[in-house]
Order: sequence, then structure tokens, then C-alpha cells
Amino acid sequence: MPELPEVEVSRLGITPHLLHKQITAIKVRQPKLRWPVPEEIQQLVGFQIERISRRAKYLILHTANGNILLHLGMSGSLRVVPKDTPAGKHDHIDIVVDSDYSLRLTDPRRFGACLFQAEDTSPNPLLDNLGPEPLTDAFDGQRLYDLSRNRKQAVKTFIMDNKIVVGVGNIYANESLFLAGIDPRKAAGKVTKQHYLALGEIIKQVLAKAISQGGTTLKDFAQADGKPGYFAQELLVYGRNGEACVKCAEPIESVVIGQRNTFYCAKCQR
DNA sequence: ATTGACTCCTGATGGC
DNA sequence: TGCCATCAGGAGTCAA
Repeated sequence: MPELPEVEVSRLGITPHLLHKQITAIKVRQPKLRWPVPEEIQQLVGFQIERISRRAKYLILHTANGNILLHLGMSGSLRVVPKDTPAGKHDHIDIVVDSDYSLRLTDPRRFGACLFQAEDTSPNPLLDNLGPEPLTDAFDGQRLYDLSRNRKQAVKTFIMDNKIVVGVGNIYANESLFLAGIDPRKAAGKVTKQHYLALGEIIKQVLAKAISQGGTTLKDFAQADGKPGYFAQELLVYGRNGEACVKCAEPIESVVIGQRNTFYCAKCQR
């Protein structure tokens, strides 16, 4: 479900409820997520949440005694609920704070994760090899161009590779390539520098706009207060197989690239 | 070094 | 109404 905008929207939504609050309990109803939820997270009970950051699609709750890393996988979502709110079938974890609210992780498919990190600087294979954040100056089209030379993989899978740039998932990869006029099937090494420079800027714009719209709700994504995101109505190609291209009116086509559904306009994207 | 396939899991949807 | 196949917003891991 969540790509970078949805994770960032979650971070912004939960922060006012959790910042500087003390953790009073961590309830793990279902420890079988992508990896087992470690016992160590119980060490954080009694400590204050000092900061809530995001790296790629990971959310990090920082305390003086260690951090909690959260990942939402395909179907995860975070809500802030009154602490005695009855738990549903897929409400796997509650992080209860001293305002008597809980941060509740819901994740039907359980591809998400809840992990422990001893310190901000602790080595972590999940975080240490990630590419740059797309909304910072460390990422731009020049980087895409430089890293793509001689690469034969499709440009779409290239920009979804977390070592190249983090946070670009299937929806925003489709949208960005459409706006940049690049055929998603094209070999990454054959895309021109000019196209990459445009694509770099477009990725930033698309992600920033999606954040400002509260993310994309396709089916079950919700912001921390339970409201949906409104970027879905902005989608130009994702899920629009057979519909008229907004630029040229030719039908949007779909093809599978890297096991993921891909939508594009064969006339506008080359 | 790159690349592509497979995998984890549940729920929604559509065809028969 | 039921049953079965197919498909989902991610990404680590393995093998070629």
C-alpha cells in the first residue's frame, strides 16, 4: 500500500499525538510480521518518544533507550486511537503512550515490520545500503543518468530500486514516467540525459504533491485520523488500463514489468 | 555486478 | 451462494 508519500503522511499525522509522550505499554498481539517482532522493543516502555523520523519507507520512533522501526509493507497502516479501542483481527501492535492514546499498526497481509534498533547509529542492513531520499538535493536526474549507463533493466524497475533512489513505488513510478514521457519498458541505459533530468524533477514534484494531498488511497490506506488520501483522483495512468490518455486520448495500455503491473501511453511515452 | 523470479500473507474481485 | 483463480501500494533473498 504505502509508498513514500503515504509513509510521510502517516509520520506527519501521528507526530503531534506521540511527540514527547512516554511509552506506557507495547502490546504485540501478532508477532509474526515480515520478521518476528523482537522482545527488545519492551525495553522502550517508560521512555519518551523524542523524535519521529522517516528513512525511505521506514518510520523510526526514537527514544533514549533505543528506537522502533516500523514498515508498512503492502497493506499496513497506522492510526492513533484511544487506548482502549477494541482491536480488530489485523490490529497487530499497539504502542500506548501516557496521553492514553495508542499508535496502532494494522496490517492484513503482514508484510510490514516492527523492529528494534539500539541506537541511531547501530548498523542495520535494512537502512545502511539505501539510496538517497528523493526529496533532498542528494537525488536528482543527473544521478539517474550516471547510474543508469550500460544498464539493461527497464527504466521502471531502475527507478524503483532502493539503491538508486528510495520511496518510488509502483504507483509513483508509473505516474512519473508518464509525466516525463518515458516508455517504462525502455532499457535504463538508453534513456537520454535530458529525459533523466526531467524525470528527476518530476519524481520530486509527484511525491511532494502526493504528500500534500494526503497520499493515495486505493483501497485501505488511511491517514492517522482515519481519513483517506486524495491523490488517487490525480492519477493519470495508474489503474487506467483502456481509458483515454489525458494527453493524446489513445487508450492507456498495461504490461507486466518486474512482476508489477505497469500502465503507460504507447504514443506519449517513448 | 546485474537482473529476474520467488516469497511472505490476507482479502477483494470476477468468472463459472 | 459457493468455489477457484487472479491480483494487490514492498522488498529481501537467492540463483543464474
